[in-house]
Formats: sequence, C-alpha cells, structure tokens
Amino acid sequence: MSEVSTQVGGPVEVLEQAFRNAIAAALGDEHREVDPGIRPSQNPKFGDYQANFAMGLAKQLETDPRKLAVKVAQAAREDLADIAEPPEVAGPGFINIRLKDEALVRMLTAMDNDSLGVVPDTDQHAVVIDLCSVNVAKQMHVGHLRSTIIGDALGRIFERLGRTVHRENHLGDWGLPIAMVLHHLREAGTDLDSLALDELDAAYRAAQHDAEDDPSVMEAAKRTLVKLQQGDDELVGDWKRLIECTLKALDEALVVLNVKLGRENNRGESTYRDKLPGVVEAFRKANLAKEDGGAIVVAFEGRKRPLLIQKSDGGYLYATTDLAAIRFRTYELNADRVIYVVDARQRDHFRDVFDAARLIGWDETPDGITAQLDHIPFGSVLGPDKTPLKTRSGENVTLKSLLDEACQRGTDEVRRRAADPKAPTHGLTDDELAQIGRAVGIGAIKYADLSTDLVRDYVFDMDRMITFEGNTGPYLQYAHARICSIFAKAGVEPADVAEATISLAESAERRLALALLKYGGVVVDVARSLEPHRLCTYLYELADTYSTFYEQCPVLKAQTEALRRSRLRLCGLVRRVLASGLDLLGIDAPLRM
RNA sequence: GCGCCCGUAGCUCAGUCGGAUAGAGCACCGGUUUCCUAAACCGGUGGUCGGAGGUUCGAGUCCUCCCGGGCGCGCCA
Repeated sequence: MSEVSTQVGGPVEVLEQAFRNAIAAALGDEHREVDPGIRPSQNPKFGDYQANFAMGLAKQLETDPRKLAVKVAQAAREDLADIAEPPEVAGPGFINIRLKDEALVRMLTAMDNDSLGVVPDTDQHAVVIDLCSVNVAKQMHVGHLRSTIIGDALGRIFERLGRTVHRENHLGDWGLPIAMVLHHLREAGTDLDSLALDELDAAYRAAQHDAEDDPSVMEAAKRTLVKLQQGDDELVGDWKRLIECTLKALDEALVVLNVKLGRENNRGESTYRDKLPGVVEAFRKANLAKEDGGAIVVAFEGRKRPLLIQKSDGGYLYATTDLAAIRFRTYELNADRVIYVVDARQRDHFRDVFDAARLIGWDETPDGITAQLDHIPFGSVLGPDKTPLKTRSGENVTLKSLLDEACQRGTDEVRRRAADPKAPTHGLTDDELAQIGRAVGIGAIKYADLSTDLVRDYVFDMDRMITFEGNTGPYLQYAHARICSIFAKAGVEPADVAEATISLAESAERRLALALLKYGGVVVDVARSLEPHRLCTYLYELADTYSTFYEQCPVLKAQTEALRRSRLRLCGLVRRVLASGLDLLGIDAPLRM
C-alpha cells in the first residue's frame, strides 16, 4: 500500500499529493510547490481527472511540455498504482487520469459518515459576516433580503468547515436620519409603544421631506441628535421604542426566512458611538489623516477623493463607524476574515474603508495575522421591467409582502400536487401542506438568490423560481423527496444498507460516485471564493447525474440483493449530500412534497 | 467629466487561477416510451462569447481602446 492511497480526502486531494511528489521526484525538490493543476476532465474520453501543469511549467523551464509530462507521469505511476490506471499524456502535455473503481469505492466508503467528505478548516480564527443591516427607521425591502440570505448561507458554510462565525447585524440605528424621524414622531405626538412599521416608514419619509423643505426642521433634528448623543434619558427611551418597532417586524421575517439570525446578532452602529473620537484620533496620530476644508480626511495615493472620517462640524460619518467596527472585529472578535454582504452600490465606500484600515493596521488579529477583508457587492433585485422591484403603485416591495407571496405560491404548488391520489402528500392536513409549502416557497426565493453570480442584478420572477424543473430550489427539494420515497417504498432504513458493498459496474453508477466525491471540495471552494452559486451548480449536477442513474439502474428491482443494497446505499448518499448542501444554503429539504 | 460593475443560444443563466470540440434549463422541432419511478427519456435546431486590436503553444477567461446598459462620485447612511 503506497503512502498516497491511505490518506483521507477526495480524488483531487489524493491526486494533487501524488503529482506533487512526482514533480519533485522527476524534476527536483525545488519544484515541490508547483500546482499540479488537477481538474475534472470535461470529456470522459480524457479520463476522470487531468493534470494540467506541464505546459506552463515547461515554458518556465524552457523545455518540451510533452516530454516533461511523460517524465512526471512515469514518476507518478507507483504512487498512483492503487488508485488509478497508468496516466496517459495527450495533446500538448495534458496528463489524463482514470481512477480505479476500487479506489472510488474506498473513497465513497470513507466519506460515508457525518462529514460527507467535508474536511474541517484548521484555522482557529473567527469569521465575521456583516449581513442584513436594516435601517431601524424604515420598512425592510428586498435588498435586506438578499444580504440576509447570502450572509446566512456563507455563515453556514464556514460553520460546516468548523469555523467560529459571528453574524453581525450592523443595524442602522444611529445618526441624523434616525434623529430626524425621532424628532418628527415626537413633534406629532405619536405613541411609540403602539407604532406600526408602516407608520414608521411613512414618518421617515415625511421627516426627510420636511427637513428638505424647512431648514429649521433640520436644525431641530440636529439638536435632537446632539441630545441623543449626550444620553438624554427621555430621548434615549423613545429611541429604544422606535427601534423595538422595527425589530419586532424583523424577528417575524427572520423566523419565516429560517435564517440563523436573532437579537443576539444585533450590534448596530450605535454600539460604536463611543469609539468614534478614538478612530479619528488614531488616524491623526498615525499621520494618516489631515484637515481638508474643515473636515478630517484619509487620503489615498493615486485616488482623487479621500475618505471623510469627521465632518467640519465635528460630527462623525458612517466610514468612521465602519472603521471602528473593523477594529472591533479583528481585535476583539479575533476574525481573520471579515465579510460584508452589502449591495454593489457601496463598492467605493468599502474599498476606501478597507484601504484605510490596512493603512493603520487594523486588519490585524491580536496574534498578528493579516485579516482578509471582503465586500460581496451583490446586485439589485429587479422587477419584470428590469428596473428595481416596485409594486404597481410604485412603492418599494416590502420584505413581508414578498415572503407572504412566496409562502402562498409554494403552498399552492404543494396543494395542487397533493390532490393526486398517487402523491405521497395526498391526505396530509392543511397545516402539514402549508408547512411544506412554506419550505418550497422560501426555498425557491433563496435558491434564486443564491444560484447565480451574486454581482449580477437579477429579475425576480416567482413563476420561474417555483417550478420543479431546471436549476431551481424546488427541483432539488423534489429530487431529495423522491429518494426519501424510495426508501419508504423499499421498507428499508438507510442504516440497513450502511455496510453494503458498493458496486460501480455501470457507467451511471460510476459517474454518480465521481459526483458524490466532489462535494467536500466544492464546500471548501465556496468558502474560498464566497460564491455560493458554485454549490448550487454542483447540487444541480448531482441531482441530474442521479436522475440518469435512476433511469438506467433499477434500484428496488435490481438483479441481485447485493446490487439492490449497493444502489440503495448510493441513493442514501445522494440524499444526504442534497440535504446537506441545501442546508448550507439555508433551504429545508422536506421528506415529502 | 471621473471611476467602478455587467455584456455568452430566442429567454434565464453556468463556464474551475488561461486548457482539449463554449455547456445547462426553458422554448422550439423530431423520435421513443407507459416503466422499480411523485420529475418521462433520447436526439436535433440554435453562438463572429458586445466590437476591434494585443499577449500566448493555447483567450469566453489576461491587457489596451471602442460600443451598449447599470451604479457611484467628501461634510446622509
């Protein structure tokens, strides 16, 4: 048994290790760090995997790529003997690798536990995810929905990798706009304890409007802000009641959305209010800030506009707050990765804030690691007319109305199918159907949000996202539920086939095995790239591969009992990877639908 | 005016740090099938990858310019 084949990990890890060894053996130890470029082959005639390093490396060494590839392939043969056929060199220097069935079976068996092949990250630092970030004086809208869904999914992915995740809801609960609406409500004598969210929203807009029209209103709002900042008891009490109004509505939305986010995650802008003078002071001391037209700014080389961190009237800005937050997150929370899930319009802002933090060294953890600061600039949600989603009356679509519609549409779908006497959901109670319907509707929205490149705008089309065909949430939920149904029909518990010997004689079985073995690598890749749509694409391909398998390979009517058990075990693995992957996306996988 | 992002099939989108003949789903056309199955299946039509140069053994992917669309541009957040 060679050194390589006893190691844990999927095919990519095993092949990478083997080729690193082979490159070092064939070309010298100084080339041990060369990336072997292991990729799944696009075309089955090129094997299961290929190693693509030879062309680039040959150029660097000014040698012939084919000869180099042959040399390394020869050196790899011994290490690969247990897991692959002898590698073949093709084209300009591709090395094609076909894995042995026994090796696939060994690796499948190794992943058949709670890990499903996901290898934990050894990094002990925390990950901070800045998400949701609702403004406490306004109605929540679809932008917050995206931020929350994406942030929660990323949080789940890092948690699966064993990382400590801090979901930070950086509430917009401070600053002049809050003071303006507070002033407005107090002037109007509104009862803040019975205030409803849409009243608050109306008041917010009225306050903005009044202040624009009348400078004296603006002055009064500014005085209110000063008093609030000074900790005036009565005002602070009203401020808290105002926040409570929004938080109650937020709580409800978060429950329906099924995200791991609650009041314990709230750390609004106001949290950092006492730190702001210190931020400006620190930048001045470090000689990184200067006065400019009465304001204090941080300038960047080669950039026209500086970052403003203090106004000429002495007030602070959201950049100041964000800098304080970064410092808290790296120093206090010990995060070496801070991820901001905030829409793309704030790109320039975060670029400047991150650069400022780097200039002063606040991107460092207490043990001296440089933290990675990432902004995920997601695109807008558009209506059918390709402009930002609005209602027919031109209002912004509220988060609540969107979630209500999703639940309704999901429930309609589930009810329609349950009407069929052959359907496993036939005869379920209304409550049960509604519960499944909610999972389908919310799953549809979340999947639509997560399944395309995040930076692109996307058109909100409930008809398309709710269908059971194509790359949709309901399709994956359905694929999962059907596998559950097979076990129910067989009268077999997954545990009954946990020890079954896996057979991969059929090509469809083999393709399914290769697809299953990719799961662990995909999860790691998504954590690295912060692109959840890669997980979606993977799950869809897995479901598609499974569909072909199920079409071509009889499971319950397999020719032998051993084959039946083998295929049931494969079904069980697919079911668990689908459920696991959907869970990482924050999507429920009902047993029936 | 300056800056950033996006542009792939009729539509919605993938495309791995530059790798072999650019892929799915929907729609459309043709065929097969009534099954272990709660999704039918197989095949086909459809592309100057916005355009033009460049780098490279190799470019949808990297560089430059242009076109089109979106967004942003110090004392709001």
